[in-house]
Amino acid sequence: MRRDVFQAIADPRRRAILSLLALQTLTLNGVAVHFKISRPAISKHVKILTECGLIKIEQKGRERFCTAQLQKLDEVSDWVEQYRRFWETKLDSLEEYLAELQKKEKKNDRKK
Amino acid sequence: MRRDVFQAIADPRRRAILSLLALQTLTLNGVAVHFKISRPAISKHVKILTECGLIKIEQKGRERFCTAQLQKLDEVSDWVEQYRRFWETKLDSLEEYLAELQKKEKKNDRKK
DNA sequence: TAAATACGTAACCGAAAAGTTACGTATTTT
DNA sequence: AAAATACGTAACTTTTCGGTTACGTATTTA
Repeated sequence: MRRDVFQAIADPRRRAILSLLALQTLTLNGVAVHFKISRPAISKHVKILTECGLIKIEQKGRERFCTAQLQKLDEVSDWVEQYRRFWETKLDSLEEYLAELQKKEKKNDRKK
Repeated sequence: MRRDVFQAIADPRRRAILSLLALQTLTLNGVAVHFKISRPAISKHVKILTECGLIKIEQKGRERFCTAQLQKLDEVSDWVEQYRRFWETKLDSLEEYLAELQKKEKKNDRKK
């Protein structure tokens, strides 16, 4: 039962669930109606996402509200970003270099 | 046989292989000596990484040199970055916002 | 209070993942 | 030419994954 963020986002359905919950908190059934698989299957996916901290659950009566905790994705971001210099420094065209530069600036703008 | 980047980096051993190859090109055996699992096992991991574009292989005689193709990680980066605003500029809930505010006020109270 | 609802979970299943050993083959070394 | 090396791959095993159905339970609605 390896439950890290990398393994959690490996499944396309779990990524889809996250993209739903990024926009709004939903009950478990609220999530389930967007998929053709059964509710227990969704329940399992949500459990996995919860166990690795990508989702937070709040119980209200018989309902369970799922909220995305996307700051957990920082772990993935950090891992990827440590390699960025390895692929950004070797570019095969000036165009790509400039495009990459602009992208970087936008990213920095967002960060601060 | 789902071979996308997300699934490829889900395995911790494959991430370790990538971090080795980020620094230097290695033959398959050159990779294998860093792990306690068997060479065929490494061979399989390398195959998976190659199939999803994270590694490039160059055969020279009986040796196969593996080079990381880290620009493929852009797919992961892009996916994560689309959610950054959700955790950096937006708060998860009004409750958390207010709690954060109170915390800050208490801190100020203590200072004066 | 009875029925409907919103779940969790257990039991089960097939497929895929991750490992092993055994063996084949091309290339290099001696 | 023979031995050693650097692999790939097939066959097999064990776990894990992702799904299902069936059922139990607490809460809400009628």
